[in-house]
Amino acid sequence: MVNQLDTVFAALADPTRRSILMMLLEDDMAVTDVAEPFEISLAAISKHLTILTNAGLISQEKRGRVKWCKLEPSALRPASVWMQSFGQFGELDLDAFEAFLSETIDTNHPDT
Amino acid sequence: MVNQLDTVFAALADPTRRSILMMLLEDDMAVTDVAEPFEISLAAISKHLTILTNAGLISQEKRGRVKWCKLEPSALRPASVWMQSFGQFGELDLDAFEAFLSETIDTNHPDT
DNA sequence: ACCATATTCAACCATTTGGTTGATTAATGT
DNA sequence: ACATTAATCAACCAAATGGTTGAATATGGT
Repeated sequence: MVNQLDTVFAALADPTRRSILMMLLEDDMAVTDVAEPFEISLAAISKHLTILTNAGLISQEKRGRVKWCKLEPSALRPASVWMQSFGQFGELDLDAFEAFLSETIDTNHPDT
Repeated sequence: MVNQLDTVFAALADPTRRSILMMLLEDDMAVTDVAEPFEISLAAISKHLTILTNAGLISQEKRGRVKWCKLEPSALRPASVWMQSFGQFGELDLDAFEAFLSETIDTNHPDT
């Protein structure tokens, strides 16, 4: 899969992976703790985390023997922008839309 | 796949299907015309259209021997809302956002 | 050193996916 | 009636997906 949108949308298409992302909204988590609420094997969770990492939706950092998973929400941006070009937004001026987004980022996120 | 989000995100994960959706932004199209720009078979396109239909992203209406495909942008809403609950979008003022959209539509598209 | 814990690797399996081709159904034009 | 056009169906195929289990690799605690 070449495209960035491909990997992000494919990652989001699985309910287990969406659940993991929601869990990571709360806080960073170790792989074992991510796996705990699910009934599938730890190896399966590890694969899901690899897919999420490849999509850029999370990052993983190993500290000691524990690998911490961190949500990377910015990876959702291209997919979100793509979707906005449809919908009741379909007739929207895209240039203005992108300008609005940039402005919003500047205004609300001085840390970028 | 039980979930609505599953089918929508899975439908969006394929570049051919995203291209089809973008084509339908312009206007409704017959199946043959949808297939024309692609190098894959008509049968393959027909399958893609079934997937998009099952996801609710398009509707198909047969008039005579021609089946017309119509974009159904509202099906993107749940997925879009789901994504907004993350990332820097989470902190975006949704009311202001919608107001901006309405204003843009009024300004740039007096024909609506 | 030794054992336990955290995580991945490797091999395997069943199902799904995205594609093909050839046949089939249905509607239109002549 | 008959050929043409629009679209789907059916059978098939290779590759990807989501899962399993058991072994392997670090790292940490005692």
